[in-house]
Amino acid sequence: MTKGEDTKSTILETGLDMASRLGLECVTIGSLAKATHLSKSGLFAHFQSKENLQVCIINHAAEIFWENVVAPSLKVQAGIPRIKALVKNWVRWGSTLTGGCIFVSASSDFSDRPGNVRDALIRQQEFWLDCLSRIAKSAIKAGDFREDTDCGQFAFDLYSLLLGVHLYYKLLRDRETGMRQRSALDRLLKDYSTTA
Amino acid sequence: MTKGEDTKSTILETGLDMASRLGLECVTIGSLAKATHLSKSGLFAHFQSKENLQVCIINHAAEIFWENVVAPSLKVQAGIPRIKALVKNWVRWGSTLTGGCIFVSASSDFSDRPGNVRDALIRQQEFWLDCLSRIAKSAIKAGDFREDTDCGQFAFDLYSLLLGVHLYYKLLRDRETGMRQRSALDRLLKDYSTTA
DNA sequence: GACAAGCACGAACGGTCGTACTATTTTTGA
DNA sequence: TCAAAAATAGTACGACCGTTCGTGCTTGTC
Repeated sequence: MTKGEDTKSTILETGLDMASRLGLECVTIGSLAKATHLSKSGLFAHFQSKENLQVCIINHAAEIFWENVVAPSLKVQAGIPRIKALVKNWVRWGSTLTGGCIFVSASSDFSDRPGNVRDALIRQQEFWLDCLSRIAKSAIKAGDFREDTDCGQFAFDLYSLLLGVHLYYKLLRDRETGMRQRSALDRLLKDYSTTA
Repeated sequence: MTKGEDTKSTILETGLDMASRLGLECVTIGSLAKATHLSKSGLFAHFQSKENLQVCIINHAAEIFWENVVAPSLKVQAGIPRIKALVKNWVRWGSTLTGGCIFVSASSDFSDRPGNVRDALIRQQEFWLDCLSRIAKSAIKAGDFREDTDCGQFAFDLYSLLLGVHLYYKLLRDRETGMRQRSALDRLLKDYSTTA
């Protein structure tokens, strides 16, 4: 890794944390430069525009997301155990980032702002839903889910659940979040399971 | 209504639309003044700080929310019909605002920024969840829901569903959203219903 | 030791930000 | 009708925005 790549990676790491805390839009070049002990122009040279910086932060987050959330769960036994692992990893990912999942917050902000940032976000979210869908499919193969399961519907249901957890945990700081999550997940798995 | 109040109300209406499209943070005093054909200072005088302007926008949204989402559904027969009406109203509210539900987007942005804006948001979201909880309780009384229903859990489950709908509809513009919503709502109501 | 490439710097640009003052106009109520 | 009050405009401020440019360090190569 060259010096420049090393610096760039540090910038993205700091930028990601900042974006999760304050929102992607509030990661200004000036403040990010200060946080990384760089000059504004020095930092700017690594990206060529602010939009590109934002896209890079998203992509960086997507990498970490894959490594920490999706990939580990693929090593777990297919079916319900894998799903539970995935949920656990997702929640951990959300609480690792100071301000919560960056995709959740950025999705709200950029849903009506066409551009490369929104495109990157959509790509990531579709990828994530596809992961959920595939995991449902593997649960069918493992015999945990019914044969006629609508995998896309399962992806919707599970992600909705996680969005609820995110809100409760981040904004409301509700102490019952864990219980709500477990209860909702139990209901979800029961409804999709073969063992009715 | 005095002249000033009239102007203020116009400002809040425009500001709300702006906030829903670009995020609450991007509603600058300058741009909002331009949109309402006022001078910066003229607009500023109505609020005494930007934070106060943001809080006013939230409260204004909360009023409209009550009028268009909660209140009408209370006129519908208690139980499952009322719940279905509430969901319909919520989805309509989300699509009326150009950029989606302002509470959803602002919640992500301000969850880690202490201040009056966050406090107002939390108050509104807790109020909303309380509404959902009460509606579950009235569904028990109406005989639609089981006696041992956990109303708080129902509020969590239903709001999670709506958050999923919001993401699908706003960011992904998924054409299957309607189907996903109906399917998830059916499952939810079935699980809570007396008629198992 | 000369040279190019990569990297970071400081200064400066035109704009916009939120906010503070002081006018000036418009509305209001007796 | 007219003065008091309210509403809006005007101007200025320091701070920061994203971006550009010219410059000087390192570092590795020939």
